[in-house]
Amino acid sequence: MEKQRKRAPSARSLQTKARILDAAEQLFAERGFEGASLRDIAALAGVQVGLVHHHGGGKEELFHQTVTRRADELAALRLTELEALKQSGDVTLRGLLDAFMRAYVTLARNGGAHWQHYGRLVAHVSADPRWRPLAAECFDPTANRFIEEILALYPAAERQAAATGQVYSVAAMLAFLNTGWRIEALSPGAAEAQVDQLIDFCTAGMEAILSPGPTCT
Amino acid sequence: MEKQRKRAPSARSLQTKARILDAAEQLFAERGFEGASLRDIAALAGVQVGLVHHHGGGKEELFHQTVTRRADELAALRLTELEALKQSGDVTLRGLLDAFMRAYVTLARNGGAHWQHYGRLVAHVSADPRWRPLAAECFDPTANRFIEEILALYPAAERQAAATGQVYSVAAMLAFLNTGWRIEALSPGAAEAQVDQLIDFCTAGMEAILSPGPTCT
DNA sequence: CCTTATTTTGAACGATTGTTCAATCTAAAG
DNA sequence: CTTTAGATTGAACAATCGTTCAAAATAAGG
Repeated sequence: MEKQRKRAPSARSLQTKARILDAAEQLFAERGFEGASLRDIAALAGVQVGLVHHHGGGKEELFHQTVTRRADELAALRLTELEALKQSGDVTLRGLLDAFMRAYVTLARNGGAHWQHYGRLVAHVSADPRWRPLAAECFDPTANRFIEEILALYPAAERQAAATGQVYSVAAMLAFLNTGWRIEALSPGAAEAQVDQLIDFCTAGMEAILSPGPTCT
Repeated sequence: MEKQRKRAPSARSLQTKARILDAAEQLFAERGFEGASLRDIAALAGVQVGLVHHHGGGKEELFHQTVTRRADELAALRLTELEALKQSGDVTLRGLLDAFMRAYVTLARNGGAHWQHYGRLVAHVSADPRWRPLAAECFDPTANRFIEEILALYPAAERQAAATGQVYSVAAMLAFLNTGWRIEALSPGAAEAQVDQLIDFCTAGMEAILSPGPTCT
Protein backbone atom coordinates (compact mmCIF):
# COMPACT_ATOMS: atom_id res chain seq x y z
CA MET A 1 0.00 0.00 0.00
CA GLU A 2 2.88 2.36 0.68
CA LYS A 3 4.23 4.01 -2.42
CA GLN A 4 7.96 3.54 -2.67
CA ARG A 5 10.45 6.27 -3.44
CA LYS A 6 12.27 6.26 -6.77
CA ARG A 7 14.93 8.73 -5.72
CA ALA A 8 17.01 9.26 -2.61
CA PRO A 9 16.02 12.36 -0.65
CA SER A 10 18.39 15.28 -1.00
CA ALA A 11 20.50 16.42 1.90
CA ARG A 12 18.61 19.69 1.96
CA SER A 13 15.29 17.89 2.17
CA LEU A 14 16.48 15.92 5.18
CA GLN A 15 17.64 19.11 6.83
CA THR A 16 14.26 20.70 6.23
CA LYS A 17 12.40 17.73 7.68
CA ALA A 18 14.62 17.79 10.76
CA ARG A 19 13.96 21.52 11.15
CA ILE A 20 10.23 20.92 10.92
CA LEU A 21 10.36 18.14 13.50
CA ASP A 22 12.39 20.35 15.83
CA ALA A 23 9.86 23.16 15.53
CA ALA A 24 6.98 20.75 16.06
CA GLU A 25 8.74 19.29 19.08
CA GLN A 26 9.11 22.69 20.70
CA LEU A 27 5.59 23.96 20.03
CA PHE A 28 3.82 20.68 20.81
CA ALA A 29 5.75 20.65 24.10
CA GLU A 30 4.80 24.22 24.95
CA ARG A 31 1.15 24.22 23.89
CA GLY A 32 0.04 20.63 23.39
CA PHE A 33 -1.36 19.00 20.26
CA GLU A 34 -4.23 21.30 19.31
CA GLY A 35 -2.55 24.28 20.99
CA ALA A 36 0.23 24.33 18.40
CA SER A 37 -0.92 25.16 14.87
CA LEU A 38 0.79 23.91 11.74
CA ARG A 39 1.24 27.53 10.72
CA ASP A 40 3.16 28.35 13.91
CA ILE A 41 5.30 25.26 13.37
CA ALA A 42 5.92 26.24 9.75
CA ALA A 43 6.87 29.78 10.74
CA LEU A 44 9.28 28.55 13.41
CA ALA A 45 10.85 26.17 10.92
CA GLY A 46 11.06 28.90 8.31
CA VAL A 47 8.98 27.05 5.69
CA GLN A 48 5.55 27.17 4.12
CA VAL A 49 2.47 25.56 5.69
CA GLY A 50 1.97 23.03 2.93
CA LEU A 51 5.51 21.79 3.35
CA VAL A 52 4.86 20.77 6.94
CA HIS A 53 1.95 18.70 5.71
CA HIS A 54 4.10 17.25 2.94
CA HIS A 55 6.86 16.06 5.29
CA GLY A 56 4.68 15.32 8.27
CA GLY A 57 1.80 13.64 6.47
CA GLY A 58 -1.00 15.29 8.42
CA LYS A 59 -0.94 16.75 11.90
CA GLU A 60 -1.46 13.49 13.77
CA GLU A 61 1.26 11.78 11.78
CA LEU A 62 3.58 14.72 12.46
CA PHE A 63 2.93 14.43 16.19
CA HIS A 64 3.56 10.71 16.03
CA GLN A 65 6.87 11.18 14.24
CA THR A 66 7.90 13.96 16.60
CA VAL A 67 7.47 11.70 19.62
CA THR A 68 8.87 8.49 18.17
CA ARG A 69 12.00 10.15 16.81
CA ARG A 70 13.34 10.97 20.27
CA ALA A 71 11.69 7.98 21.94
CA ASP A 72 13.62 5.60 19.71
CA GLU A 73 16.87 7.42 20.34
CA LEU A 74 16.20 7.39 24.07
CA ALA A 75 15.32 3.69 24.11
CA ALA A 76 18.61 2.90 22.42
CA LEU A 77 20.50 5.04 24.90
CA ARG A 78 18.88 3.30 27.86
CA LEU A 79 19.55 -0.17 26.51
CA THR A 80 23.18 0.79 26.01
CA GLU A 81 23.41 1.92 29.62
CA LEU A 82 21.73 -1.30 30.74
CA GLU A 83 24.17 -3.38 28.75
CA ALA A 84 27.11 -1.54 30.27
CA LEU A 85 25.69 -2.15 33.74
CA LYS A 86 25.23 -5.87 33.17
CA GLN A 87 28.78 -6.22 31.87
CA SER A 88 30.11 -4.37 34.90
CA GLY A 89 29.11 -7.35 37.02
CA ASP A 90 27.11 -5.93 39.95
CA VAL A 91 23.51 -5.32 38.92
CA THR A 92 21.65 -3.64 41.76
CA LEU A 93 18.24 -1.98 41.91
CA ARG A 94 19.88 1.41 42.23
CA GLY A 95 22.12 0.57 39.28
CA LEU A 96 19.10 -0.29 37.13
CA LEU A 97 17.29 2.93 37.99
CA ASP A 98 20.53 4.83 37.42
CA ALA A 99 20.86 3.30 33.97
CA PHE A 100 17.26 4.16 33.20
CA MET A 101 17.38 7.76 34.38
CA ARG A 102 20.79 9.40 34.69
CA ALA A 103 21.84 9.58 31.06
CA TYR A 104 18.48 10.96 29.94
CA VAL A 105 18.08 13.40 32.83
CA THR A 106 21.60 14.69 32.33
CA LEU A 107 20.90 15.23 28.65
CA ALA A 108 17.74 17.17 29.45
CA ARG A 109 19.58 19.32 31.95
CA ASN A 110 22.93 20.02 30.33
CA GLY A 111 22.30 19.06 26.73
CA GLY A 112 20.47 21.17 24.18
CA ALA A 113 16.91 22.33 24.54
CA HIS A 114 15.70 19.37 22.45
CA TRP A 115 15.54 16.93 25.34
CA GLN A 116 13.99 19.52 27.59
CA HIS A 117 11.22 19.97 25.03
CA TYR A 118 10.87 16.22 24.76
CA GLY A 119 10.33 15.95 28.50
CA ARG A 120 7.39 18.33 28.35
CA LEU A 121 6.13 16.55 25.25
CA VAL A 122 6.07 13.23 27.09
CA ALA A 123 4.13 14.91 29.89
CA HIS A 124 1.48 15.96 27.36
CA VAL A 125 1.38 12.47 25.87
CA SER A 126 0.96 10.95 29.31
CA ALA A 127 -1.75 13.42 30.33
CA ASP A 128 -3.99 12.89 27.30
CA PRO A 129 -5.82 9.56 27.12
CA ARG A 130 -6.06 9.90 23.34
CA TRP A 131 -2.31 9.24 23.06
CA ARG A 132 -2.44 6.06 25.09
CA PRO A 133 -1.65 3.81 22.10
CA LEU A 134 1.27 6.07 21.18
CA ALA A 135 2.58 5.98 24.73
CA ALA A 136 2.33 2.19 24.82
CA GLU A 137 4.15 1.89 21.52
CA CYS A 138 6.99 4.21 22.56
CA PHE A 139 7.55 3.48 26.22
CA ASP A 140 6.35 -0.02 27.03
CA PRO A 141 9.12 -2.08 25.37
CA THR A 142 11.95 -0.37 27.25
CA ALA A 143 9.94 -0.25 30.48
CA ASN A 144 9.23 -3.98 30.29
CA ARG A 145 12.91 -4.66 29.65
CA PHE A 146 13.84 -2.96 32.92
CA ILE A 147 10.96 -4.58 34.80
CA GLU A 148 12.29 -7.99 33.86
CA GLU A 149 15.73 -7.06 35.16
CA ILE A 150 14.19 -5.91 38.42
CA LEU A 151 12.24 -9.15 38.75
CA ALA A 152 15.47 -11.10 38.20
CA LEU A 153 16.88 -9.27 41.22
CA TYR A 154 13.77 -9.84 43.35
CA PRO A 155 12.49 -13.33 42.43
CA ALA A 156 9.92 -13.27 45.23
CA ALA A 157 8.34 -10.01 44.08
CA GLU A 158 5.21 -9.89 41.95
CA ARG A 159 5.32 -8.48 38.46
CA GLN A 160 2.53 -6.05 39.28
CA ALA A 161 4.62 -4.52 42.04
CA ALA A 162 7.63 -3.97 39.80
CA ALA A 163 5.44 -2.47 37.08
CA THR A 164 3.79 -0.12 39.55
CA GLY A 165 7.14 1.00 40.93
CA GLN A 166 8.37 1.60 37.40
CA VAL A 167 5.35 3.80 36.64
CA TYR A 168 5.89 5.83 39.81
CA SER A 169 9.58 6.21 39.07
CA VAL A 170 8.93 7.49 35.58
CA ALA A 171 6.38 9.93 36.97
CA ALA A 172 8.87 11.25 39.50
CA MET A 173 11.52 11.58 36.79
CA LEU A 174 9.18 13.56 34.56
CA ALA A 175 8.26 15.77 37.49
CA PHE A 176 11.95 16.39 38.06
CA LEU A 177 12.47 17.36 34.44
CA ASN A 178 9.38 19.54 34.04
CA THR A 179 9.43 21.29 37.39
CA GLY A 180 13.19 21.45 37.47
CA TRP A 181 13.10 25.20 37.10
CA ARG A 182 11.47 25.27 40.52
CA ILE A 183 13.91 22.97 42.30
CA GLU A 184 16.78 24.65 40.50
CA ALA A 185 15.66 28.05 41.78
CA LEU A 186 15.67 26.81 45.36
CA SER A 187 19.17 25.35 45.34
CA PRO A 188 21.08 26.34 42.21
CA GLY A 189 24.15 24.61 40.92
CA ALA A 190 23.77 21.28 42.66
CA ALA A 191 22.55 19.58 39.50
CA GLU A 192 24.34 16.29 40.02
CA ALA A 193 23.22 16.05 43.64
CA GLN A 194 19.61 16.49 42.54
CA VAL A 195 19.89 13.58 40.13
CA ASP A 196 21.22 11.45 42.97
CA GLN A 197 18.30 12.61 45.08
CA LEU A 198 15.83 11.54 42.39
CA ILE A 199 17.40 8.10 42.15
CA ASP A 200 17.47 7.85 45.96
CA PHE A 201 13.75 8.49 46.08
CA CYS A 202 12.87 5.96 43.42
CA THR A 203 15.21 3.27 44.70
CA ALA A 204 13.86 3.46 48.25
CA GLY A 205 10.27 3.59 47.03
CA MET A 206 10.74 0.67 44.68
CA GLU A 207 12.45 -1.38 47.39
CA ALA A 208 9.57 -0.75 49.76
CA ILE A 209 7.12 -2.03 47.16
CA LEU A 210 9.14 -5.05 46.05
CA SER A 211 9.85 -6.49 49.50
CA PRO A 212 6.74 -5.91 51.63
CA GLY A 213 6.81 -5.57 55.36
CA PRO A 214 8.66 -3.00 57.48
CA THR A 215 12.13 -2.90 55.96
CA CYS A 216 13.54 -0.18 58.19
CA THR A 217 11.55 0.46 61.32
CA MET B 1 -14.27 47.51 38.77
CA GLU B 2 -16.45 44.43 39.12
CA LYS B 3 -20.10 45.09 38.52
CA GLN B 4 -22.16 43.89 41.44
CA ARG B 5 -25.29 41.80 41.16
CA LYS B 6 -28.63 43.34 42.01
CA ARG B 7 -30.47 40.05 42.28
CA ALA B 8 -29.73 36.64 43.72
CA PRO B 9 -29.16 33.96 41.07
CA SER B 10 -32.01 31.54 40.65
CA ALA B 11 -31.67 27.92 41.66
CA ARG B 12 -32.01 26.93 38.02
CA SER B 13 -29.20 29.25 37.01
CA LEU B 14 -26.88 27.71 39.60
CA GLN B 15 -27.77 24.25 38.33
CA THR B 16 -26.98 25.30 34.79
CA LYS B 17 -23.62 26.76 35.76
CA ALA B 18 -22.74 23.57 37.62
CA ARG B 19 -23.73 21.53 34.58
CA ILE B 20 -21.52 23.67 32.37
CA LEU B 21 -18.57 23.33 34.74
CA ASP B 22 -19.06 19.56 34.86
CA ALA B 23 -19.08 19.33 31.08
CA ALA B 24 -16.01 21.56 30.85
CA GLU B 25 -14.27 19.46 33.46
CA GLN B 26 -14.85 16.27 31.50
CA LEU B 27 -13.88 17.59 28.08
CA PHE B 28 -10.89 19.63 29.27
CA ALA B 29 -9.67 16.48 31.02
CA GLU B 30 -10.12 14.30 27.94
CA ARG B 31 -8.78 16.67 25.27
CA GLY B 32 -6.93 19.49 26.97
CA PHE B 33 -7.60 23.23 26.79
CA GLU B 34 -7.64 23.89 23.04
CA GLY B 35 -8.74 20.33 22.30
CA ALA B 36 -12.14 20.91 23.89
CA SER B 37 -14.32 23.45 22.08
CA LEU B 38 -16.92 25.60 23.77
CA ARG B 39 -19.48 24.10 21.43
CA ASP B 40 -18.69 20.57 22.56
CA ILE B 41 -18.92 21.71 26.16
CA ALA B 42 -22.23 23.44 25.46
CA ALA B 43 -23.62 20.37 23.73
CA LEU B 44 -22.58 18.09 26.61
CA ALA B 45 -24.17 20.48 29.10
CA GLY B 46 -27.29 20.74 26.97
CA VAL B 47 -27.15 24.50 26.55
CA GLN B 48 -26.37 27.07 23.89
CA VAL B 49 -22.83 28.22 23.07
CA GLY B 50 -23.36 31.79 24.17
CA LEU B 51 -24.52 30.61 27.58
CA VAL B 52 -21.19 28.94 28.25
CA HIS B 53 -19.51 32.24 27.56
CA HIS B 54 -22.03 34.04 29.75
CA HIS B 55 -21.41 31.83 32.80
CA GLY B 56 -17.76 31.10 32.16
CA GLY B 57 -16.64 34.57 31.13
CA GLY B 58 -14.42 33.51 28.25
CA LYS B 59 -12.66 30.21 27.65
CA GLU B 60 -9.64 30.91 29.82
CA GLU B 61 -11.80 32.07 32.70
CA LEU B 62 -13.93 28.94 32.31
CA PHE B 63 -10.84 26.75 32.50
CA HIS B 64 -9.68 28.64 35.56
CA GLN B 65 -13.01 28.19 37.32
CA THR B 66 -13.17 24.53 36.35
CA VAL B 67 -9.83 23.83 38.01
CA THR B 68 -10.21 26.00 41.09
CA ARG B 69 -13.66 24.67 41.92
CA ARG B 70 -12.40 21.18 42.69
CA ALA B 71 -8.98 22.36 43.86
CA ASP B 72 -10.56 24.40 46.63
CA GLU B 73 -12.78 21.50 47.66
CA LEU B 74 -9.80 19.16 47.67
CA ALA B 75 -7.64 21.56 49.67
CA ALA B 76 -10.33 21.76 52.33
CA LEU B 77 -10.63 17.98 52.41
CA ARG B 78 -6.87 17.56 52.86
CA LEU B 79 -6.66 20.12 55.62
CA THR B 80 -9.51 18.33 57.42
CA GLU B 81 -7.61 15.05 57.19
CA LEU B 82 -4.47 16.77 58.44
CA GLU B 83 -6.32 18.26 61.40
CA ALA B 84 -7.75 14.86 62.30
CA LEU B 85 -4.26 13.36 62.15
CA LYS B 86 -2.77 16.01 64.42
CA GLN B 87 -5.51 15.54 66.96
CA SER B 88 -4.99 11.79 66.92
CA GLY B 89 -1.63 12.37 68.61
CA ASP B 90 0.89 10.40 66.55
CA VAL B 91 1.98 12.39 63.51
CA THR B 92 4.26 10.27 61.36
CA LEU B 93 5.57 10.77 57.84
CA ARG B 94 3.35 7.96 56.61
CA GLY B 95 0.41 9.52 58.40
CA LEU B 96 1.02 12.83 56.66
CA LEU B 97 1.23 11.27 53.22
CA ASP B 98 -1.83 9.21 54.04
CA ALA B 99 -3.77 12.35 54.95
CA PHE B 100 -2.62 14.00 51.74
CA MET B 101 -3.46 11.13 49.43
CA ARG B 102 -5.89 8.50 50.66
CA ALA B 103 -9.10 10.52 50.83
CA TYR B 104 -8.56 12.03 47.38
CA VAL B 105 -7.41 8.82 45.73
CA THR B 106 -10.33 6.91 47.20
CA LEU B 107 -12.72 9.54 45.89
CA ALA B 108 -11.22 9.30 42.41
CA ARG B 109 -11.48 5.52 42.45
CA ASN B 110 -14.81 4.80 44.10
CA GLY B 111 -16.56 8.18 43.92
CA GLY B 112 -18.21 9.61 40.86
CA ALA B 113 -16.44 10.31 37.60
CA HIS B 114 -15.92 13.93 38.63
CA TRP B 115 -12.73 13.32 40.58
CA GLN B 116 -11.43 10.99 37.93
CA HIS B 117 -11.84 13.77 35.41
CA TYR B 118 -10.18 16.19 37.78
CA GLY B 119 -7.15 13.92 38.04
CA ARG B 120 -6.63 14.01 34.31
CA LEU B 121 -7.30 17.74 34.32
CA VAL B 122 -4.50 18.29 36.84
CA ALA B 123 -2.21 16.23 34.64
CA HIS B 124 -2.92 18.62 31.76
CA VAL B 125 -2.36 21.64 33.98
CA SER B 126 0.94 20.21 35.18
CA ALA B 127 2.09 19.33 31.67
CA ASP B 128 1.50 22.75 30.12
CA PRO B 129 3.88 25.51 31.19
CA ARG B 130 1.25 28.11 30.34
CA TRP B 131 -0.79 27.04 33.38
CA ARG B 132 2.10 27.41 35.78
CA PRO B 133 0.55 30.42 37.55
CA LEU B 134 -2.72 28.55 37.88
CA ALA B 135 -0.95 25.50 39.28
CA ALA B 136 0.90 27.63 41.80
CA GLU B 137 -2.30 29.33 42.88
CA CYS B 138 -4.21 26.06 43.32
CA PHE B 139 -1.66 23.62 44.67
CA ASP B 140 1.14 25.50 46.43
CA PRO B 141 -0.69 26.58 49.61
CA THR B 142 -1.73 23.07 50.59
CA ALA B 143 1.59 21.59 49.50
CA ASN B 144 3.51 24.08 51.62
CA ARG B 145 1.28 23.30 54.57
CA PHE B 146 2.26 19.62 54.41
CA ILE B 147 5.91 20.46 53.78
CA GLU B 148 6.01 22.40 57.03
CA GLU B 149 4.55 19.45 58.90
CA ILE B 150 7.18 17.19 57.39
CA LEU B 151 9.96 19.59 58.39
CA ALA B 152 8.60 19.63 61.93
CA LEU B 153 9.07 15.85 61.98
CA TYR B 154 12.57 16.02 60.47
CA PRO B 155 14.20 19.14 61.96
CA ALA B 156 17.59 18.26 60.46
CA ALA B 157 16.24 17.98 56.90
CA GLU B 158 16.51 20.82 54.41
CA ARG B 159 13.40 22.47 53.06
CA GLN B 160 14.48 21.76 49.50
CA ALA B 161 14.55 18.03 50.22
CA ALA B 162 11.03 18.02 51.63
CA ALA B 163 9.72 20.10 48.73
CA THR B 164 11.34 17.76 46.21
CA GLY B 165 9.90 14.71 47.90
CA GLN B 166 6.48 16.34 47.90
CA VAL B 167 6.73 17.00 44.15
CA TYR B 168 7.71 13.39 43.47
CA SER B 169 4.92 12.08 45.67
CA VAL B 170 2.31 14.15 43.90
CA ALA B 171 3.66 12.94 40.56
CA ALA B 172 3.40 9.31 41.66
CA MET B 173 -0.13 9.90 42.93
CA LEU B 174 -1.23 11.43 39.63
CA ALA B 175 0.37 8.54 37.78
CA PHE B 176 -1.62 6.16 39.97
CA LEU B 177 -4.85 7.97 39.20
CA ASN B 178 -4.33 8.42 35.47
CA THR B 179 -2.78 5.05 34.65
CA GLY B 180 -4.92 3.23 37.15
CA TRP B 181 -6.81 1.49 34.39
CA ARG B 182 -3.52 -0.27 33.59
CA ILE B 183 -2.68 -1.34 37.13
CA GLU B 184 -6.30 -2.25 37.72
CA ALA B 185 -6.29 -4.51 34.67
CA LEU B 186 -3.28 -6.39 35.98
CA SER B 187 -4.63 -7.12 39.44
CA PRO B 188 -8.33 -6.28 39.71
CA GLY B 189 -10.17 -5.75 42.93
CA ALA B 190 -7.29 -4.98 45.22
CA ALA B 191 -8.05 -1.27 45.22
CA GLU B 192 -7.26 -0.62 48.87
CA ALA B 193 -4.00 -2.57 48.68
CA GLN B 194 -2.92 -0.44 45.74
CA VAL B 195 -3.46 2.75 47.71
CA ASP B 196 -1.30 1.33 50.48
CA GLN B 197 1.31 0.46 47.89
CA LEU B 198 1.33 4.05 46.62
CA ILE B 199 1.78 5.42 50.13
CA ASP B 200 4.48 2.83 50.80
CA PHE B 201 6.40 4.02 47.79
CA CYS B 202 6.17 7.70 48.65
CA THR B 203 6.93 7.23 52.34
CA ALA B 204 10.05 5.20 51.70
CA GLY B 205 11.22 7.57 48.97
CA MET B 206 10.60 10.64 51.08
CA GLU B 207 12.40 9.09 54.05
CA ALA B 208 15.41 8.32 51.89
CA ILE B 209 15.59 11.94 50.79
CA LEU B 210 14.99 13.51 54.21
CA SER B 211 17.59 11.53 56.14
CA PRO B 212 20.59 11.00 53.82
CA GLY B 213 22.95 8.11 54.13
CA PRO B 214 22.19 4.38 53.89
CA THR B 215 19.14 3.94 56.10
CA CYS B 216 18.61 0.23 55.49
CA THR B 217 21.75 -1.54 54.37
C1' DC C 1 22.97 17.48 -20.38
C1' DC C 2 18.24 15.78 -20.07
C1' DT C 3 14.56 13.81 -17.89
C1' DT C 4 11.51 13.71 -14.16
C1' DA C 5 10.74 12.46 -9.26
C1' DT C 6 10.73 15.29 -5.46
C1' DT C 7 10.77 19.48 -2.89
C1' DT C 8 8.92 24.04 -2.12
C1' DT C 9 5.94 27.86 -2.85
C1' DG C 10 1.77 30.52 -2.72
C1' DA C 11 -2.86 30.62 -2.57
C1' DA C 12 -7.09 28.87 -1.92
C1' DC C 13 -10.78 25.60 0.19
C1' DG C 14 -14.46 24.52 3.63
C1' DA C 15 -14.88 23.75 8.41
C1' DT C 16 -14.46 25.11 13.00
C1' DT C 17 -12.95 28.27 16.37
C1' DG C 18 -14.02 31.97 20.36
C1' DT C 19 -16.70 35.80 20.73
C1' DT C 20 -20.56 39.12 20.24
C1' DC C 21 -25.28 40.74 20.08
C1' DA C 22 -30.23 41.55 19.85
C1' DA C 23 -34.35 39.22 21.06
C1' DT C 24 -36.94 36.25 24.17
C1' DC C 25 -37.91 33.88 28.33
C1' DT C 26 -37.54 33.40 33.42
C1' DA C 27 -38.00 34.64 37.92
C1' DA C 28 -36.29 37.66 41.90
C1' DA C 29 -37.50 42.15 44.11
C1' DG C 30 -40.77 45.60 45.41
C1' DC D 1 -49.22 41.91 40.03
C1' DT D 2 -45.63 44.78 37.99
C1' DT D 3 -41.10 45.74 37.06
C1' DT D 4 -36.80 44.51 35.26
C1' DA D 5 -32.17 42.22 36.19
C1' DG D 6 -30.56 38.24 34.71
C1' DA D 7 -30.73 33.74 32.09
C1' DT D 8 -31.24 31.68 27.64
C1' DT D 9 -31.73 31.43 22.80
C1' DG D 10 -30.42 31.62 18.01
C1' DA D 11 -27.80 33.58 14.70
C1' DA D 12 -24.15 35.94 13.14
C1' DC D 13 -19.13 37.84 13.26
C1' DA D 14 -14.15 37.72 11.90
C1' DA D 15 -10.29 34.84 12.61
C1' DT D 16 -7.88 30.71 12.42
C1' DC D 17 -7.76 25.94 11.71
C1' DG D 18 -6.01 21.52 8.82
C1' DT D 19 -5.96 20.29 4.32
C1' DT D 20 -5.57 20.50 -0.77
C1' DC D 21 -3.66 21.75 -5.21
C1' DA D 22 -1.45 23.62 -9.31
C1' DA D 23 2.75 25.73 -10.55
C1' DA D 24 7.65 26.68 -9.92
C1' DA D 25 12.22 25.40 -8.16
C1' DT D 26 15.43 21.83 -7.09
C1' DA D 27 18.33 18.02 -7.74
C1' DA D 28 18.91 12.76 -8.26
C1' DG D 29 19.29 9.15 -12.02
C1' DG D 30 20.39 7.82 -16.52
